[in-house]
Amino acid sequence: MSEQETGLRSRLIEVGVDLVTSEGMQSLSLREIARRAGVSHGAPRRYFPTHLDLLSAIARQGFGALAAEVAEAVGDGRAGPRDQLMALGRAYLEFALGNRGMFELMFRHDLLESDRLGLRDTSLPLFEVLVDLVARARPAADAEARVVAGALWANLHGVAQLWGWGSLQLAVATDDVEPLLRATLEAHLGPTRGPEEG
Amino acid sequence: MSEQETGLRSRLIEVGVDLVTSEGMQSLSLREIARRAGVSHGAPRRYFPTHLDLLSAIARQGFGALAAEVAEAVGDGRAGPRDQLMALGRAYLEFALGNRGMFELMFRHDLLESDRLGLRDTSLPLFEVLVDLVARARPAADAEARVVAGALWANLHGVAQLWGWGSLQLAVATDDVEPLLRATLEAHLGPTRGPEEG
DNA sequence: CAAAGAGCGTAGACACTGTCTACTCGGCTT
DNA sequence: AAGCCGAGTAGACAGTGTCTACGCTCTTTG
Repeated sequence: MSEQETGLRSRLIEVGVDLVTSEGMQSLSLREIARRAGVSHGAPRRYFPTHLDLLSAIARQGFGALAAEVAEAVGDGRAGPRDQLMALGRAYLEFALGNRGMFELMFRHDLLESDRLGLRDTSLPLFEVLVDLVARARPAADAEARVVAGALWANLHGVAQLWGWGSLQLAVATDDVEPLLRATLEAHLGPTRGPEEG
Repeated sequence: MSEQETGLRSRLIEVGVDLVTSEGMQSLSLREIARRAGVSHGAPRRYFPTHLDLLSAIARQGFGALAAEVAEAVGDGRAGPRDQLMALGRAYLEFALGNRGMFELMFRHDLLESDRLGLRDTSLPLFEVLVDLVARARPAADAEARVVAGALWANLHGVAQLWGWGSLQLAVATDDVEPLLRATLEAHLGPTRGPEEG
């Protein structure tokens, strides 16, 4: 919306996002993206030196979308930090389970290891939000807020991954993520003693 | 040890394990494995109908090794369930961080989705150990032991993943996993009130 | 106004991949 | 001794990512 950018560069990214959403990650070959964009297989090279660079650009779009959904779920803070964290966790899980191909692409190790993704710009601010919410939801342990936030993030991420490919369903013997989400939040924030109960 | 199995089938698996350990997952092409095993590229087909089947066999080896290390770390139970869980978590993390290529291979979604891995036979017993330890470490909430164990597993797995490619180091701003491991255990088992208290 | 140039995309080659099929070769059974 | 069958070879095929040489079109410039 902000930038029309009708150029080929953005079109390749858009095609990639659509492709990974509808067909999954294995269909994100350089030549297939070029084909769907209606250009020859050599064209992307002008904008992305390598296939991995194009994939990284697509993944960045995913991180942007995730950040947006999480930010919207967190809201303005009128709900209180605990409910905000619950909404954050739910948004994270819903994104991961609703955009499985994109989520898989985003956390490919070979993309993350090179700093092509620029996580410092996209994801770190998101993590700071998490740290802040944790610090406000657990005012007691202030110094450890970063560690708790890190563990909580890892927990959400692990649930998203393991649930995504069915391992957790098999192990816990259920088909509802909600109990796992609740258990995760309660583990890191302490048991609920707010107005909500049951 | 139990089976010599000097046949080509087991040799291919062995070569694959060595290869993924030393060179990483991207070097696990069918032809490269065959090359290192000293046979033609068509030979593996006699034992593994497809490349994915060979990869799955290699990954199974990984799951076996992980199960063995975890079982050894858990020990015979003289240490008490809480220390056992700590040892389990540490073993899981050490395996993931020490065998990164193998760990990545083991949790590839396209391997997990097909039931080629036979996780019901290899990993589910391991999870039952976890459930049992959780139930004994938290005798209060007995019915939720499965859910807590699932959340704890997800937490360990998430820490392993995110730490493995450096995201957590960046976020939490540390270079030691130990605090994250401690936070994970304490979150799901409650604060330590044992003899140790540093 | 014509010519030079730069930006952008095309097209083919190369090495590599996974899969399929036809073939060969050695040891066993009958 | 003859036939057969397991086991591995070798080549073909479509597809991939990268590289290079080549056009086309539009703009700038002499």
